Amino acid sequence: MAKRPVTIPDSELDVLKVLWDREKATVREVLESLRLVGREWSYATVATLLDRLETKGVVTSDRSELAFVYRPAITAHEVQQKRVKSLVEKLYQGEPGLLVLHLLKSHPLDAKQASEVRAILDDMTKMPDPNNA
Amino acid sequence: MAKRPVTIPDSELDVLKVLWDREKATVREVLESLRLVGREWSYATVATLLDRLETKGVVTSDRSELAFVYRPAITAHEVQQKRVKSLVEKLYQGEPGLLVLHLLKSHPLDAKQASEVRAILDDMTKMPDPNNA
DNA sequence: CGTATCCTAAGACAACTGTCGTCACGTCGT
DNA sequence: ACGACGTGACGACAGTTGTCTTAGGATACG
Repeated sequence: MAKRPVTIPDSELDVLKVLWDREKATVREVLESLRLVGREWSYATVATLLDRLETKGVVTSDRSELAFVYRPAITAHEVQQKRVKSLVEKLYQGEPGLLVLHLLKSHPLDAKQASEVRAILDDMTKMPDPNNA
Repeated sequence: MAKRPVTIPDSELDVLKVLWDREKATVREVLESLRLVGREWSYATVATLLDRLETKGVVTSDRSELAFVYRPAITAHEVQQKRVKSLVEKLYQGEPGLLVLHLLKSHPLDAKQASEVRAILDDMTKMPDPNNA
């Protein structure tokens, strides 16, 4: 039956982001958070999106309170991983390095980030194989 | 009428990539290129995708030969820009630097790429504003 | 208890995607 | 001239996404 891979479309991602921020929330709370960010959705829309997310298994709900309380079941990090991986495969020949280069060429880093990058690079080249006996 | 933004779904991207590689191609040529990469689509499917791409204005066609010859009307670079921008906005708070850090942390660069990155960083910090009088 | 509220469930619906089937048409070899 | 064949236009169809309406159940409060 080969279940198709779980995808998270943009509108669902918007509600998921609220859950990441708030840790947990009811439909209404999500709705209000989204209002603050300019997303004017109806209550039903938000409910549908949460429902779809739950069906996909990326959020959980529990009904100890009056209304269902939803929580994220995956981390932002996981979603980032997947999206980046897919982007790199689709447009950068599976070479993350190409994307890095592209990013650096088009967007200057601030000083703090630049030094972080340097640190990482140094680590990387200093000890090529820390696990080797 | 606010026409919705041009999006290029994955399957269309696959055919567009062939056009980027070959510079120009007929439906049948695209079909064959895709076969080589493991994409077993019917002729009609490829034709539909090219048609949709043309409607969106991202490829052009000309019929000097027997069959239409399609050419890309946007560059891979443009598509990369858009996709990356959107990814950064959606998952990295609009901070390209965060994505760079993320990439470097999870994927080691090879030596060549690493030195390229260093070079770019050096340029960046050495002369913050080369255009300034 | 009666009713104003809030909540969920169900489903509707158009647009977009992924994938084709076909039919009519021009072309090419015989 | 004729038939085999490649081509493109048209359209179909299910699944996904974006968004909402509404009906019906639980709650809370006078």
